[in-house]
Amino acid sequence: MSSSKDKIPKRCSKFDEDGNELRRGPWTLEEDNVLIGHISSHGEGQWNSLAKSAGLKRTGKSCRLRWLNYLKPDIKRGNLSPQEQLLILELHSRWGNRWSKIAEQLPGRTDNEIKNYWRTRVQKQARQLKLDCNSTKFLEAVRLYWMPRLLEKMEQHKSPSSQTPNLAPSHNPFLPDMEIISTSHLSFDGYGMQESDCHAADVDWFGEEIGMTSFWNSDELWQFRKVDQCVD
DNA sequence: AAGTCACCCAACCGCGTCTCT
DNA sequence: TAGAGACGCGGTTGGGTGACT
Repeated sequence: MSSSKDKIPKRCSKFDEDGNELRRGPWTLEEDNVLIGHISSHGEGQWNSLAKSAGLKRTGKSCRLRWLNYLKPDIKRGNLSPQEQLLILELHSRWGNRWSKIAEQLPGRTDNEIKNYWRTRVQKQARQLKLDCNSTKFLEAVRLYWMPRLLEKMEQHKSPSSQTPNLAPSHNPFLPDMEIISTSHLSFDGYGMQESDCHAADVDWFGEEIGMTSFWNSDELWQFRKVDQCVD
């Protein structure tokens, strides 16, 4: 990251109300250090005045965003776990595009990250199905197939050290729904489908497995339509 | 090796809401 | 109560990078 950050941003001309030039674009390592240092000694909040008093040629907005989405110490980096993906799917079906609200349920994850995940991964699948990602049909597909597979994946990778977001009964207010999801295996069978029908063993749900760029290849699409017909 | 394409994600923007005076 | 400024959210953009040809 630091390599790109050290470059001069191309989009960088803007002025504050005092006529001082404001920087835009990627943050440099130096700027990051200034912001971190200033927040550690003065605390966060009052972003506009913070930006000025820290001597950063950035808007308060930009400082806030940089801190919340990247510099804050408790931010988790790396791929979303199956547990996290499952929680996102469930919470999105409940709350829609309320990214910040969804992010509250995933400690260490930012609304921006979740939003990006949704747009790049989930919406991509919907596009390939030629469905609106908020449509009943797509949500049904997610519920009947994606979620059970995530649960299965969670089971496979269960280990004492695995990071688990708010899924434990004592912490998760949505447990009843999670139980519904887990029983959707039954719903799956109820539509007369075997999991093997869907080539599940080769499926790449998260872009992380064998040679497939996307889960919803034509076979799975066909299988989905099979489900779809039953749903209708 | 070079060019092109697609994906990912950090950062920006606009706008609605909140808070303070 | 109204106005102004700060804050937060969701949508969008653009650059970097890796895969593919």
